Amino acid sequence: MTRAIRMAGAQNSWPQDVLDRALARGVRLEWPKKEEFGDLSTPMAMSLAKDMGKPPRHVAGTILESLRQIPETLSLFSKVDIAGPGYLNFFFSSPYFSDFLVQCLSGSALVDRVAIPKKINVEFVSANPTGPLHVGHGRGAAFGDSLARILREVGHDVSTEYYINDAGNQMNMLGKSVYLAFRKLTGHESSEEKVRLLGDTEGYRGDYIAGIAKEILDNPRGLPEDLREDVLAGRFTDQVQSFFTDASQRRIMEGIREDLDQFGVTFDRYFSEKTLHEKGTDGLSAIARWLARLEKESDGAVYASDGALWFRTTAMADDKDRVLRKSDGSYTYFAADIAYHADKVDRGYDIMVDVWGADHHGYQARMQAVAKVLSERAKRQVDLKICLIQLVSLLRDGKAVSMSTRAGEFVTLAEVLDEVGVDATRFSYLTRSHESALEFDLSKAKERSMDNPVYYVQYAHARVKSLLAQANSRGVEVGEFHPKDFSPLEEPAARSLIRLMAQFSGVLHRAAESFEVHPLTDYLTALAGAYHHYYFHHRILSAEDADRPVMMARIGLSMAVGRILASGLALLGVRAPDSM
RNA sequence: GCGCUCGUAGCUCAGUCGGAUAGAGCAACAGCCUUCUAAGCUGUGGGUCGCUGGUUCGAUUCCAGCCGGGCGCACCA
Repeated sequence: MTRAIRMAGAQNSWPQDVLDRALARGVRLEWPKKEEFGDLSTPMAMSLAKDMGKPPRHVAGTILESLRQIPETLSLFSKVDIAGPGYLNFFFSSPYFSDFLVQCLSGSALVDRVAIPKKINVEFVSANPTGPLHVGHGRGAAFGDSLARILREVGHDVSTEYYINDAGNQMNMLGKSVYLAFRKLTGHESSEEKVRLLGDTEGYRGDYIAGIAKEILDNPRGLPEDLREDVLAGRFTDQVQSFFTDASQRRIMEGIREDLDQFGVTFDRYFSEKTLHEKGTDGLSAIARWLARLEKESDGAVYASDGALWFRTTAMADDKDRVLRKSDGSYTYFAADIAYHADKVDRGYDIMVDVWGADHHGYQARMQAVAKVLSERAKRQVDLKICLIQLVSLLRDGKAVSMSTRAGEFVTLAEVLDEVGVDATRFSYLTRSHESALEFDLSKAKERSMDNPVYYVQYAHARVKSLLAQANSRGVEVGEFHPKDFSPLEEPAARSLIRLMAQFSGVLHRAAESFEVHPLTDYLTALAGAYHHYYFHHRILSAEDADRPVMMARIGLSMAVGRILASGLALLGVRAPDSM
């Protein structure tokens, strides 16, 4: 295409600057909404026409003439049209489709690799270890995990990471909450003590707090004897605090990992915030070291004022600069975040993806400011991509399920998985753009209806598999089945199906470029639909010998569909069952 | 108050860096099982793309204002 445009430009002496500008933007290829508009199309001629002041259809005609002089055009396309206001519409030739199917069945990759693979880190979930994962975390988990899989599939070097916020007051509060629950269990509940430890805050509640206290109580080896005496006597020493904090956090992290594991989400690394605060052999914490470096090397981005250390986040449209080290010498959460991202840049990532809950959107500007400074300091291009996951509202039979984190009345991810199952939960989370709020209806997600397209897609896959089993039992060796001849597939339904199949790789690339997952979910639903349609209208297994070439081609087509469905579902973390 | 974000069919949502007659599912209505799985298929109805302006050959898409919903605005974590 680019060649054709250059050629057209040269042969018709189009202004060079117009040409350069257009080609720099790249040739945009679209999948037309309607099949009559072809398999690929480009509005290129229209934007060129604008710059040149010529009629779009005339420009399109000139490009088309040049295209015809390129040999590949003939083998790839059966037809190229000029349509509408000036679109160039391309229709793939049957040999092209046939080659595509052969390739699908050959076992080679279904997805093209990116020209320039990037080293990408995807950080997601990163929930505070102060309680079990709830439905909101689940959406982030499903999204981050699938996004990482997609990025990997298109050829990037991807690692995943969970940042554990295990430092600071929240953890102390957790320890105190469990301690108080323990006191209650041993018959020492006292509102006076609660106020002394927690002030007028409520601390963490919820059954899991009492559960952890009970575990500590029931495990005689868990709590050392001297500490046990302190606790029973109501002496809340530093040792008691750190024991309860550590034990609670460990127990909660275990639970989180179990939930994630059940959900099919694994991380290459768990990164503990606490390690950033620990002092090294030089007596400095990682945070202190990074801030000192940045203060020296960042050209004023980090500066001291009013007894505190600041970061010039206003450089990236933040409302005000932000404090890193308070005047009392302690570090803010933001400082730890900087050290963490500095560490990631140091590890050589080209792109850092941060998946956050949408309620953190106010932090974007300051983190982008940090990323900019870190990238400059590293003297290479490092991008920070922040994905904000909008909230999930849980419904049951169309009515809102109340969720109040403060009162500990949230619905946990584990509960949803128990009730709805992993496949339907993951798929439902990923059917919508992560940027729009999601209504998750428990009763509908459980139903095996079209409100729940996961079954629709899985069913299409199961259909292929049981078909192949059926074919096998009729003596067709599907095992090493590599038909070469797909010319019998002349039905329009076959053509639309293959047309859609040929988009698989492109859909993944588009998803990877925009850091989205739901295009894949939408695509799989459409592909399943096209296959159901084809299956219903065309009998695939035939008893007649004369129909054997048709049957072989249709079986091959089905196998290829099955492969794409299985591959797509795997990226979503959803099983592709052989039968349902 | 300031900032971010969303507003598309009765409902839940897509809509490709501005492009062709704005799509899908659900719900509603009407049909299809002696056949490879009916968890499926076929058809019908359903729209002021929040409102008003602007830019453009062309706006659901970009800009401004307004209306309505969500969220965020600490030397908190």
